[in-house]
Amino acid sequence: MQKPKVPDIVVGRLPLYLRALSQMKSEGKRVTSSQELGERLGISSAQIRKDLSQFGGFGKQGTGYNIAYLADQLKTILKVDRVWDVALIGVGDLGRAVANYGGFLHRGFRIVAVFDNDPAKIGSRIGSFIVEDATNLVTSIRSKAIKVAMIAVSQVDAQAVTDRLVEAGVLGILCYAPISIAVPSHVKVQYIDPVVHLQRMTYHLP
Amino acid sequence: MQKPKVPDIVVGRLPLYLRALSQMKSEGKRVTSSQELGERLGISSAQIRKDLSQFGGFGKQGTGYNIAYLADQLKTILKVDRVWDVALIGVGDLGRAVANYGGFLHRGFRIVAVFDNDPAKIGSRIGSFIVEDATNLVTSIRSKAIKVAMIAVSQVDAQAVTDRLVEAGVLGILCYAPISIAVPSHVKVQYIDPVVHLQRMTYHLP
DNA sequence: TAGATTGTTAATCGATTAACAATC
DNA sequence: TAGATTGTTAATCGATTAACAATC
Repeated sequence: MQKPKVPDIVVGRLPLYLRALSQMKSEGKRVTSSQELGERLGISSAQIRKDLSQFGGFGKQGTGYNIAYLADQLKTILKVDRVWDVALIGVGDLGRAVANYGGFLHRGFRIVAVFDNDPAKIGSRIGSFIVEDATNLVTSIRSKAIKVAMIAVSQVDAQAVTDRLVEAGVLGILCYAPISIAVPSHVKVQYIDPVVHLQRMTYHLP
Repeated sequence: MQKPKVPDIVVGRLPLYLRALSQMKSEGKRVTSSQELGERLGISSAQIRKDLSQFGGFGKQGTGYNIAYLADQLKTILKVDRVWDVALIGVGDLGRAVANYGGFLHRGFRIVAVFDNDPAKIGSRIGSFIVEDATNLVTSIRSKAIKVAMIAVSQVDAQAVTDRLVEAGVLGILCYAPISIAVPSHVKVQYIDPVVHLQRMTYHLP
């Protein structure tokens, strides 16, 4: 039996469901419905039920979904029922902010290594991390078996850093540099570029 | 004649085309093809031609696209042939990094006002900005006719800040808080949540 | 001219929605 | 039981791809 292929667009919504469920839980709610969840997210209830049904039946007819249970199931599906070690490359203003961000751990990620190539920064402390020399990136990441990395270096360095991350065995890269990076097909990349989002908005503005 | 409705998914790709074209231009290239552009972005050449044809014919058969010309056309379409004034709310680590980011101006955006509600921060300097009291947010934004805002406040404050931005006449909001915010339908919202992207990757990892 | 690449049409493919039987 | 909401099927809708005439 082969794993049924779930469309990427469905997978992409699961973290949003999980985030909304976590928020509901923190509000003290115990149960929700596809309709309520959909209203929070601006997604139709039919779509939410369809998406979830790709992975199993998590609800009860007439009642809805137990929030804690569904959240746990989604965490397992998204593989954040564990904590992933993450490397951060680049400690400019943005890298510094990312390193100090407190929102990773309870959602499945923990920064365990921070790199830069600036001699003035190497050896210095960022929060609880000592900045490592990016020269040692491959060895260090490999020895720690880190599989996920975040790139917060300049546009011009992004591809070179990417190549070395791939060499070090990293399988997922979150790229903050405003550029498309090339990777082998077994490596997953996601991008964050605020200007892209701003431009998607201004298109619609008068 | 009514404006032909272009699908959001097409609009969403235009900033990526523009970004790649700008990079090609900085590499000294003059002309490109839908195939070359597609290879850089991991998008099929047919899709790029189809997307662009929604807005007009920008290329020449046999030759391809003049990079500078197509970039200019895309800037006009995305309304970044001008510079938009932007307000930033929240100057924690992330807000500070955003305020200092040098990549906005040449892509159509300029931060012109920065707010926080922490008395220790109000009046202080962040880069070239003086942090304003968030209490005066509505008046200040209205008087400057700012239409675009970025929210880098905590999850718990995001909705309240949003409501006041809407009251101030803001039409586009880029939200860095990991939460879905509610806005009237005439206001466009985009979200940046790094953990959502990380979770989209870990789903695919072993 | 010969070669290359666009813009566009038609065909395919995939995603969303509507509807409802099942059932809690 | 009556009411509510799921999970699923079929229908609709929309997006992507393939193919090629037009033409630079």
